[in-house]
Amino acid sequence: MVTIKDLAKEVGVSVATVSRALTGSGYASPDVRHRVLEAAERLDYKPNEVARALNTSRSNVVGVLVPDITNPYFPKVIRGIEDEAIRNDHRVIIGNTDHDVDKESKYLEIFRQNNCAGIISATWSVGRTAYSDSRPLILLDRVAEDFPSIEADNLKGGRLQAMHLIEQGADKVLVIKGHEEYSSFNDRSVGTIETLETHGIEYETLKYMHLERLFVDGNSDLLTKFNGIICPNDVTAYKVLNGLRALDIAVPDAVKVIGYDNLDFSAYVHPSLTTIGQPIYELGRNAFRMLMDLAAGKPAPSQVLDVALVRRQST
Amino acid sequence: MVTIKDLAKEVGVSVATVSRALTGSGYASPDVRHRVLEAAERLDYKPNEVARALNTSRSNVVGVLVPDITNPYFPKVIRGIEDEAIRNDHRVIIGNTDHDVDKESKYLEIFRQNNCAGIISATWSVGRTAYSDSRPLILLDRVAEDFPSIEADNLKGGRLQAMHLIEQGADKVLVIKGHEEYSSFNDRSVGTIETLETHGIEYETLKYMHLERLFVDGNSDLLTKFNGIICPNDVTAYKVLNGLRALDIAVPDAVKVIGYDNLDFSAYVHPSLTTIGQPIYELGRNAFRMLMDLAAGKPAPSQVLDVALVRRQST
DNA sequence: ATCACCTGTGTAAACGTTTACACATATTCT
DNA sequence: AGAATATGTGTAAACGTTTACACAGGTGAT
Repeated sequence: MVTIKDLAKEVGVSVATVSRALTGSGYASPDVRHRVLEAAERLDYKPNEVARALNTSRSNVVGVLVPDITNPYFPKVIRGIEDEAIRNDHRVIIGNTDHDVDKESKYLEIFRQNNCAGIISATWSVGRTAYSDSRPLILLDRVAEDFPSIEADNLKGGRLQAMHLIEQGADKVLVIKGHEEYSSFNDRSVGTIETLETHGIEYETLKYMHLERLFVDGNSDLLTKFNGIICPNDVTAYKVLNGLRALDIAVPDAVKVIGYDNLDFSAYVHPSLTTIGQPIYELGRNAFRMLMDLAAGKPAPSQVLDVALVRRQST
Repeated sequence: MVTIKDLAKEVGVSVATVSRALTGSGYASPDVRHRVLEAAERLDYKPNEVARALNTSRSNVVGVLVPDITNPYFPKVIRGIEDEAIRNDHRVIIGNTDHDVDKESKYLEIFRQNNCAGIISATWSVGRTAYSDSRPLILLDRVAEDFPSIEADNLKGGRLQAMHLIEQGADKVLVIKGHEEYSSFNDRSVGTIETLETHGIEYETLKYMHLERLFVDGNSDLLTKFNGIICPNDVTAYKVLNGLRALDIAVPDAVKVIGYDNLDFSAYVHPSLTTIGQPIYELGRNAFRMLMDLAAGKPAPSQVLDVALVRRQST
């Protein structure tokens, strides 16, 4: 590997001068600068990022924490982060936490051991865990006091879900609630329930982990109580659609179903899924930008991105 | 941050001794070892991985190259890699290449600049590009001479697709071909076509990028020529199912459709998709194990994992 | 002519590890 | 007893950068 020493020898100056010429920090005469750049090109010199990271105690790697990359919501987020990262000469290390606090702290430790430039976390406990000597941190789709965060407008999304079902004539609604630990799911159901109540609509709630109970045999009368089902995300909605089909309950005629996320798949299910579209890629992209601001000592005010209803056949 | 120096001072020995006690390389008396470990625990010492990587010129980061993490096949692969990596105290940097040779080489360069332990690549050109001074490399779901690779048995998968449709009574088959640059897709269609021909079944082929042509209005007679459609992957099959529904062609009665991959989602589409199940997670997991063998100088013979038919309603 | 300042460069230390080597002591073998 | 070997420890260099500091020469103001 060609190092800065080789380059220095080639050009006939000291390594310090080469370093200054390359990084643009400190003085370097135009003449030397040109010769250094030319030689760097010619010898195909690439600075060793590890040495750099050790010296400056800040690498150009950002750590990204997600519950599970297999959940189709996250690849898009990560893509948004990664695209923006590479544009800014940064790399992305991913960690799957499986909602496990121990795994989270382990990853945080790892990120620190790697002199990471910062952390983007879409897991819940990270913001709460008192974590000393942590890197710059952006919370994605999660909020916690004292940390900058970026999220979609979940309150609005929840309202839109309810409003749409109401407009489509639903008046007995089942609200399925997502994972309670996540502020995003809580905000959605707050918006939903608030809207249902101001419109005087009958509703019941169900935790997503009790979903299977709905579809066991002999429960079709329980289900036919409702003519609208609000799901906390699209994946849950797929399961609901499947369960309804198995019980021969017609969607959207007998019951209308609305999801949340607008995953690519939602156009392919049958009936295609009405849902709330979130700017998932942009969440990731902007999260990275915020992180860079934060790392540069600039302010990184929290962001809330807009959401919109996506009408399809399920309502 | 507490460094090895602090630890040395605390225990009252030299940093070299601490290092030896911690890594287990070289001699260290039981007494000192215990005191070092105790102090490490007490001071919450974690070795800096950057310094380690610089010194040994080998980090515990592996680079993973995929065309696009947004393609639902890859998150599972990555999860397999990442789980096994973390178990072996390694981290995963991901790179999306978008089938772009320049991006690939750029990532390879980055991985080198980061002293990566090795690379797992699911992109096509990497094996062909003469890449000097590269890290240990495992090709995933791709094959190229002179590089160890891991893939599922695509030939068998292609045969299974054809055999199943034949058994279900299809005798006029449309074979949709996947991206030609990938050996995996080629192997599948070779297996498929070979099987169709030995059974004397009529067939036509179509490149996946011409898929939309199928579903433009007025093409339903073109489509009704076939009573079986073989797709190169599940995502393509979703599109086909959707197109057929739009044209009111009944699946599986009028035409049987089979996919490839067995993505989670394939159980949720309607009709649920018959497909070929690949051990996607295991591909990733084993790829990482192979990489570790390779990096340790051990032989890493190429692997071919088994596939199996997953019967559902679309056939 | 003196001083202050700016520009350009080199020397050397630092980042936090690992490890080759030297050395000292303890054990085992003739 | 002396030699050979095994065990344990410290010193210092190395990995490839960046950067504080020192210094030299040039420019402009007084």
